[in-house]
Amino acid sequence: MNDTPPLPLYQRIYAIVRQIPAGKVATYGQIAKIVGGCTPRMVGYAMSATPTGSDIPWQRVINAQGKVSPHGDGFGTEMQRALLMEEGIAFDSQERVDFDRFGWLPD
DNA sequence: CGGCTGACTCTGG
DNA sequence: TCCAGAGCCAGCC
Repeated sequence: MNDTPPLPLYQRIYAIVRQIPAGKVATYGQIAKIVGGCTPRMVGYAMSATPTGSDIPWQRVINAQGKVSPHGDGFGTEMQRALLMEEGIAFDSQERVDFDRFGWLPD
């Protein structure tokens, strides 16, 4: 159904991330799979292009390891973890998120 | 128009 | 369970 839309790939990725409800988290691979035709890297790169303050909950996007990806120096990573906690996401001693509880399941 | 950069994932040991 | 290396594509200057 999602055939190649006239919108840029990044725009498409942003649309998917935006569909993530609060209190849930999705992986780059999951997003890439939903978008289709793009690799997990593209999703991560697209996120990097997303400025903080946008309507895009990039914070709810984490890696397949269930952990937040190490951004530049790691400062943004801490903020992301804090934001997820505000959403209601819980981290274990390994700073990992349980997809079984917070994993976003697209309709 | 050409080249560089970048928030990942997978497999093997 | 942790560490390492390789593959991939689009956007931007």
